[in-house]
Amino acid sequence: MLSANSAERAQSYNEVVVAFDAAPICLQSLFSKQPLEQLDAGGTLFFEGDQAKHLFELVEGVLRVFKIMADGRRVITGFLYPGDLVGVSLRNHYLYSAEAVTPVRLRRFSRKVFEDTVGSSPELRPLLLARLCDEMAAAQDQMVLLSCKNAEERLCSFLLRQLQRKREQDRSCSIVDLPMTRLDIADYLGLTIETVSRTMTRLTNKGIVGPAGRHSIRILKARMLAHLAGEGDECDDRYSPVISLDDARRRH
Amino acid sequence: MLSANSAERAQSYNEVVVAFDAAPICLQSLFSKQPLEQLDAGGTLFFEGDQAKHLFELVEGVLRVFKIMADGRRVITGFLYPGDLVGVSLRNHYLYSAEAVTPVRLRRFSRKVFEDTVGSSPELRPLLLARLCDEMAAAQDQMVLLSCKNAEERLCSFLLRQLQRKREQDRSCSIVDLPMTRLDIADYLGLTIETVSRTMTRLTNKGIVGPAGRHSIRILKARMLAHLAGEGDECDDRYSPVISLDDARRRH
DNA sequence: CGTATACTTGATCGTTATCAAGGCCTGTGG
DNA sequence: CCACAGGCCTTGATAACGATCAAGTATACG
Repeated sequence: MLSANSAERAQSYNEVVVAFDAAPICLQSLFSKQPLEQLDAGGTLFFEGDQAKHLFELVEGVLRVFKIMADGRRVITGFLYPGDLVGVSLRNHYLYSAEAVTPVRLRRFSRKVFEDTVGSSPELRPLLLARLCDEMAAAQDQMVLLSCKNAEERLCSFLLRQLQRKREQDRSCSIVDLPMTRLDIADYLGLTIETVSRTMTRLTNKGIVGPAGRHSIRILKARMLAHLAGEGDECDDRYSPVISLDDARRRH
Repeated sequence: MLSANSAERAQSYNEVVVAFDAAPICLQSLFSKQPLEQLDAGGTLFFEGDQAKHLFELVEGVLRVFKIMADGRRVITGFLYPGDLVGVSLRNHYLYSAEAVTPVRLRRFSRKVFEDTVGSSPELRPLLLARLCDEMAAAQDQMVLLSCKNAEERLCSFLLRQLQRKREQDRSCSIVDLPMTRLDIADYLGLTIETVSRTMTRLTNKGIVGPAGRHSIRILKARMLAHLAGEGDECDDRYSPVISLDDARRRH
């Protein structure tokens, strides 16, 4: 999948098409003439290994993208949100399966035509590469998370990213929705459903988040959340002095 | 980083240049006129966050590519081998640091020129995308490994990949070299050095691998290794019936 | 040959998975 | 509107896997 990651990038993807509506200068504009398709919650968009005949632009709703291991365990490699492109696997077969978390609306586009069009457009090519780069960066962040963060750090990182996505649209809003189930979150963070639940409870008890229904959550102490996420930056402490390089190599 | 992953692809990258030596039809041929540079074992090629002014083609030796977390923990996101391209981050800054595991020889190329050249060449563009796709697939495999494989499965997966890389050059060879330290392997697999060591010992006791010096290992039961790696395929059992989907969702 | 580094092995502890039960929403049908 | 059923989620008890702490051993390099 290709998520429109950082806020700045996400904006620059779109703003150009306003100026030149005729020639497709942003990737989404390729899809704009395609009919809107729907998919119910839980529905499958495609399976890992399927012939990758189409790409999709997610217009509304949330998708989960995952792999099933030989023994049946599921690993969710990402969630996709409106504006993201799905299935840009650049291979003949999809690398993963994609399912709707919520009811979803999307536009379909032939992969072959997409590749030809983007390939022959000097404007679109760098946009595709930028998306691939964002996706790669996200994958590496996820590897870091899975490699050496504990349950609390994982969940805080996750909630923080949700908050950041939310704030791209609505600055100052502190309620983020979590349309996915606890099991989805667990399979995304490499934890069990019980650990996610327990950790969520602990964050609530600490007053860092507050309950706001089953599928949303109120972030009470964003700064604290960022700290617990264990990502040196996220809240601009990238300028703060590096603290105690001595206790490096602690736990995994 | 961009590793020449699957055997077939790796070959197709190279074979074309033999036919047409004049026009660069494979990505490496761009580098062929650049002078060979050297780097001692342990030397740094670039740091995460550095301006990405250059790309590199690794000609000889092994590199490790990694991120350092805020608290000093290190996550190795990959190892690079001869033929791989390094630093194709597609961003203005490198996403990771790169160090030499062994003494290394490589060729340097301006990132700007690389992007322009590849961008304007209909032959090279798909090669770059194919590499990016391979890298993405590798990153996802790593996420699966880190998400839900135990220590033994992780190490077996790692050894198996080393064996496969080796067999691309020398079919039938069963000794793979592990130029990296145990600490490197641990930081790559999300384990501690002690766990790597213990697991290695256990595999030796089981007769699956045999000792062959500190920096190489003999694979005695490749089939068994593939089975323990917990990857349904890897040894063509992708054609075997899916066994017991009931015990899905076991451990993480 | 001796020292430093890398690796192995052992004992113990902690985090998280697993097993098990209970509570809470949601939707459905009476 | 209420009762009930089935998910989904939470909470508790226990166990296992791997991290951590601590020696001890091999290997490389001067």
